[in-house]
Amino acid sequence: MKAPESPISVIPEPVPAVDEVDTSYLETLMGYNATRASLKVIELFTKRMAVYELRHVDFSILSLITHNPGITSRQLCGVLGILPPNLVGKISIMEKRELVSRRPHPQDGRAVGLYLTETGAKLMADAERTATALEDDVTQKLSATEKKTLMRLLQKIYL
Amino acid sequence: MKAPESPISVIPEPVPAVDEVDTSYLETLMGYNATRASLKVIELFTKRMAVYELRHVDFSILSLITHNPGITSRQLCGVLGILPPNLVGKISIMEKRELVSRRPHPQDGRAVGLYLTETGAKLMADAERTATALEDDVTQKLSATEKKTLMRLLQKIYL
DNA sequence: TATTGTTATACTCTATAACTATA
DNA sequence: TATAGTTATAGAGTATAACAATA
Repeated sequence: MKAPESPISVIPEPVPAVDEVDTSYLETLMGYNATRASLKVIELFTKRMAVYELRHVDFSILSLITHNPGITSRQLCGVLGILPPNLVGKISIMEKRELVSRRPHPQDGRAVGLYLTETGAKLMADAERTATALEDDVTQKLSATEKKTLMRLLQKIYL
Repeated sequence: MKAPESPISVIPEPVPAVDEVDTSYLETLMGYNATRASLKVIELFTKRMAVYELRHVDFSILSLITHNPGITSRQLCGVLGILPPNLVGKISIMEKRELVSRRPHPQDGRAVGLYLTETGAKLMADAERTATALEDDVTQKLSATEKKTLMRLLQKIYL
């Protein structure tokens, strides 16, 4: 039953203000959760890597060269999902900083193998220590088991 | 014991080619795993949302307006980690497409409340159905329990 | 004095087309 | 003909400074 109309006109809050934002729907989406987590980690990563003048993608590139000496640009692009034209400039800068060197590929005359210089190897030894230390900070709220589970489940999404 | 030097100079593969890329170190890092998973989901999300002419951030904005009518730009920026100058253009485009309308905030004369138009509400009803359907595809390799666990652990990282 | 929304602007990231040299 | 690497370029995303209107 409807209440009788009041003779005095009361505006019943026609445009209510939002006090607390409801994010419950977005939080049901894998893309939202994975992206928010990713951005949170990258944010801290960027800060800690600033001392080495490395962005998170630069770190991934140098880390792959570290563990795969002689890797080609194509292989880097394939693994990291970077387009070739966007890798060229990054490698050039790293070469100018004398972190990497380029040598002809042993079999394929079109390709170029990438290698760390001594300077690059020293930088990456420090940078990988920093990255590994960062792990403990970003997974602070997770137990060792939970961390392992999270890694495994994330890989089930992208592999 | 060292083999005696051969009188014939044999080059012992000085620059070996990389056949399969070793990504095992990167896979121990939370940032790498979360980012790869995030990009994988966003890639598919972008394709499926193209029909609505929505990027994944546009979808998040409209979804928050859907579930929080009257939300302000500041609140959107706070929740999604967008900077105010970068939101202005997006909202303008959505207004031109007649998906959202802007009305003065009931209490704060500086602020503007954001609302879906009828067109916007219809579009988002379809878009959210598409997003929910996408969930099943990206979590194909996960059981219902695993999916729930993954969501919970990701939130432990970013919340 | 602080905050909301905005403009202008610069820098980075991402994407496409087209070229060269080699396979 | 196809592939590796490169150049040029356009578009999208992200960053800071500065301003008007309002709190």
